[in-house]
Amino acid sequence: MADPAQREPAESTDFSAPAPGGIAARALAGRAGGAAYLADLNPEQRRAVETLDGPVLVLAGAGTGKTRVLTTRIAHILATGRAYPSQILAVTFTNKAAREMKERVGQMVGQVVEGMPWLGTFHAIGVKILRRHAELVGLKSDFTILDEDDQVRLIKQLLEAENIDDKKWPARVFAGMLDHWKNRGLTPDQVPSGEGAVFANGRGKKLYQAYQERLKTLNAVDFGDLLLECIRLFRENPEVLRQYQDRFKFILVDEYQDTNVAQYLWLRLLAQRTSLSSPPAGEGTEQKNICCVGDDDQSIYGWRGAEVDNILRFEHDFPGAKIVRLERNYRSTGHILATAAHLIAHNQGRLGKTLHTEDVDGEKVTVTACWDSEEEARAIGEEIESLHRQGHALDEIAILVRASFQMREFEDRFVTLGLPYRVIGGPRFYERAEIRDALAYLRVIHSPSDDLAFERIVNVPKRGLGDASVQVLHDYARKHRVPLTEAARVVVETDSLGAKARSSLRGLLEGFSRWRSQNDSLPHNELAEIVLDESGYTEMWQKDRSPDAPGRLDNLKELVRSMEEFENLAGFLEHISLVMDTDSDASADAVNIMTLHAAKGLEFDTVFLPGWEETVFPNQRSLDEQGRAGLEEERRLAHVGITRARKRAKIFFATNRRTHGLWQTNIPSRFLDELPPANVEVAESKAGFGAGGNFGGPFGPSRFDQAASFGSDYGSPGWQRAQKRRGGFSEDEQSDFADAAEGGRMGTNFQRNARRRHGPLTVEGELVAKSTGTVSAFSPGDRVFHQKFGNGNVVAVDGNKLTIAFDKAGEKRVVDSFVERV
DNA sequence: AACTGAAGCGTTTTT
DNA sequence: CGCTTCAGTT
Repeated sequence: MADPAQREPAESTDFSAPAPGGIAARALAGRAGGAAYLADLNPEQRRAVETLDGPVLVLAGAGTGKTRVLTTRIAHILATGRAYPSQILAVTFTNKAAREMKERVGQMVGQVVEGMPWLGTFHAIGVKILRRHAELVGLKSDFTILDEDDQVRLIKQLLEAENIDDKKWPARVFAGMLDHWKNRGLTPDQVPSGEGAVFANGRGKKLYQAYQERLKTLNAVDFGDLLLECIRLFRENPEVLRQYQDRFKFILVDEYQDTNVAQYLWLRLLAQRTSLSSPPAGEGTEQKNICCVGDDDQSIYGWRGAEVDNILRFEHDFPGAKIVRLERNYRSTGHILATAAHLIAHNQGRLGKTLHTEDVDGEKVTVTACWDSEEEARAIGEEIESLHRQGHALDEIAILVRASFQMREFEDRFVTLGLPYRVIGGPRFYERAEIRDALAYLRVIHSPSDDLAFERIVNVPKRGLGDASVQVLHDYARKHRVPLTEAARVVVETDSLGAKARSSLRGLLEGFSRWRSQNDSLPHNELAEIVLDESGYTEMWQKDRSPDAPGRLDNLKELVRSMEEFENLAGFLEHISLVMDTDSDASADAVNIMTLHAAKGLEFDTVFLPGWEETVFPNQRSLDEQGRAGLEEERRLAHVGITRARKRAKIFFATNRRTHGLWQTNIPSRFLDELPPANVEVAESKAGFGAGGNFGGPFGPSRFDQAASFGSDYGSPGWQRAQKRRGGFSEDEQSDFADAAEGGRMGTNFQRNARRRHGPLTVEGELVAKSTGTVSAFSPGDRVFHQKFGNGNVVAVDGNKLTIAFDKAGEKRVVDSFVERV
């Protein structure tokens, strides 16, 4: 491989780095063969980059330049000629992180990175290895990767075959257990018998075995297998393992605190130095050059199988490991950082880091009490509008919630305010029913033996092939050990199906063979269009009168469009099975709403943190199920939340919140008591009932007027009284506010419904973002259709904003460009 | 085979 | 309160 970077001379790596940006540093950088990339690093970062030999753990606190270190390290390895791009294994958790790293290394080193084939997610790299040696683990190299949906359906079939009541033993629960086992690297025979016995009266272990067997016959793997089968491959085939051990001269791991046991085992195998490979020149470090970067304080995926222990035990696991701490934060102002640091200090079992900044103190972190979640949304809405008026970009504002049910309140509020927003996370593009149906068609075309895909679409659209017919196919397939499509081909020639079902099935099969032959001659995106057309799938949605049908059709179009980027159908299908994320249209200027989990790795000027109440945050179930470990993870989540903020962190809590339809009164989060008073200021809700004294201050002093006493007595009698007064007062006021907010509250079911199925509500963001001062072409009385709210009548016109009485969604204000006359 | 009502359940979710 | 899922009905 042509590799200009390889021409760089190897540099000595053990000089101690002078101050970053200093003249000496630059001189040294110059000496290092034009290694300008090193000059901008601080001493710790530089050590993390330049300590190339042996195991290294980089503890990178929030905002300390973690990604930068990682990418620079790769650049450095290349520039110093220590390895070719293809000899570096760099693993991340998300596709996004992988993409980012690729880009940034590319910028640093140039085109060379084109040839970094081993930079990717654990799973993507797992697939790559597995496809090469599939036959060694009993698979064919074109195996399919099942997603969760397929997995559950498969388990359901197994349960049925075993006569297990799926009422009592739900498939989802078992899928969860499987996931748990696989996260811990356990094969069926390794499952502790106690755990295996929990499910279906002791049949758990057996089911796991049956599940794996079924996967093999389907020539399929699930996500967990991408790692587990790799591990098995390595263990059973030492020569294969050695090949990879020799290949990877350097291993880099991002977000090490999130690795689970399986990933750890996988890494360990690859990082072991074999006796065959040449020992390092120095005095006997027998370890590979593995560098793990992570932050134990940001471990928030324990419930997903992540083992914080992996990072805590690093020195033990990799003897002789060097540890580099990155504690200089380049993101947040002093008060924000101090607040986060003070909070996280309440956790035990940390490796211990103290973040510091050279930035100004900035604004104090604020804590605002609200009467209920509605007031909370109103208060935050107002603060955002105020920031917006001052010229702050909405894009730079985020609302980070603990759980997605909290989002609704904000969406409702922002719709009435006409404030553009976008929900990040939510159901993903490829998880939507219409997309998965479309993909199922393509999967069957690509691999006729994909039974799960076939089953999914055999009667979608409805073509008279219901359970009974499918059962006939199943019976045949099972008896003759052939795939369903094959069974169908035979059965359709017999009279075991009704006449109607028979001709319908024949039509479908003919369709498939036709499409399959066209697959060779047509571009795959054109093929996809033809398939969706001829199968009647598009028509099905065209006929559907539900308000979200047009959106689904749009999604299908988008799917077809996105296929252009891939060489062929196989490539496309591989991509989507691994890359379940979508680059959501970050174009419009809109407030970001997301969960704290989704916010990891992101940063914003202003961060709103609502819902800091006991039972919500820390989440009750976390506490119930995980005890102190759960609490500590919740605290890390709080820490992640605060450290997302560059300039402003604003915490809110509501005393009353409606959960499952019932009003519940909560006490303020214990985390509030763990914030440092000196860096935090208690703010008055500007949108409360009575608006913080604007109406003559009916409440008297609340404890929030005395910041001095902050932190200990949210449950004090005085506080309780204050809350009561607020509550008592609000009852009168509440109806007024209810009227004012009516537009936002009416028909929210409908709205929620639409979003659930439709994915991120970016529509809403654009909707309002486009509202300029233009005059509308609509007039009162017009009958209109809106993609989300359905049909309705125009009630009033104000510029390009229409007030519409929707049949189902109630009265709403929307921008005219989003409705059409009917 | 397709619709309709009742019952159950209700965090976070990188691949 | 609302959504999803399933079983029973036509």
